[in-house]
Amino acid sequence: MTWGCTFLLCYALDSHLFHWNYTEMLATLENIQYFQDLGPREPASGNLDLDMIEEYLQEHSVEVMSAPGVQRRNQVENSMAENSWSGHYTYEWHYGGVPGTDERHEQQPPQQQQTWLCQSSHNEWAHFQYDRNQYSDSDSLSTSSGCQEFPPSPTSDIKGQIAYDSLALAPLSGKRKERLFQFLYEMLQTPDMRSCIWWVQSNNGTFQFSSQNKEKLAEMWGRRKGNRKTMTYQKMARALRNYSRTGEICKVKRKLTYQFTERTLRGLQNNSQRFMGS
DNA sequence: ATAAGTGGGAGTCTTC
DNA sequence: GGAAGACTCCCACTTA
Repeated sequence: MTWGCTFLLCYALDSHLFHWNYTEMLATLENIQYFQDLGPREPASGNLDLDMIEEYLQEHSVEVMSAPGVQRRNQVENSMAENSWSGHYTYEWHYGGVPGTDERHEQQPPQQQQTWLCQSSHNEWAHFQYDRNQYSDSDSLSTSSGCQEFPPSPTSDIKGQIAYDSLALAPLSGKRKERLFQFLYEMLQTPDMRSCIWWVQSNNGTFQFSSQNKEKLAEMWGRRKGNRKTMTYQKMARALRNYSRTGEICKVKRKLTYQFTERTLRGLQNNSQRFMGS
């Protein structure tokens, strides 16, 4: 690890990112990477991948959220975070969009479509409410206020465990069973799940699993489905690979990273918008 | 060496 | 009841 990265990580952890915008950090990381590429590496520096740092920050950015000031807001949000896709409304999925809503959607200019996650709206979809401005993906941070606004991760505390359990054990009362890509999309919309899964680029539907918490997310999926055996990431990934055949999700050539196809993403967005409109 | 990814194939469950 | 879809589970193997 180079002195630059060491300094950066220490600085980030010591300051808890409060005085340094997350965007600035990533930008600095990229600068460091740039200078690493230009200059000779330290002999013992190893290959510290920018991806690793990014993931590290993603996973540790949640620590920031447990700070005073952020917590109060989080408590309100957590109390609203009762999460179930199919429990709240009848499952309905239309490839190619829904008549009416889809037409409207396609009339939107591309720019508008690309910033859908940055729009400020209250999303009641999937049985919870939150302000979409509270979070963003790793590459849209430059246009947001940064991750200081994100709620805390429930990774390590009891309260968090309860949140995980309530997410995972939410009853399924819809007509159709929830599908994996819907579950993943739902988790991507859930600020509490940022330690497990996050948007790499929300505008093109690219997302990434946490190396540390991917199994936790898989377990949640298994419990949501009511499987007898424990779901693992490997098994979940098998299902994801089937999606590349059916055209819902494809694998991105990056560790633990996948991408919703445009069609799938549009369908999920339409569903979300329709639900909000109802 | 290890984590992550791939794909075949059989089994299970749900929906139509 | 049967067919089809959507996983689930296991395995051997490859790739980074």
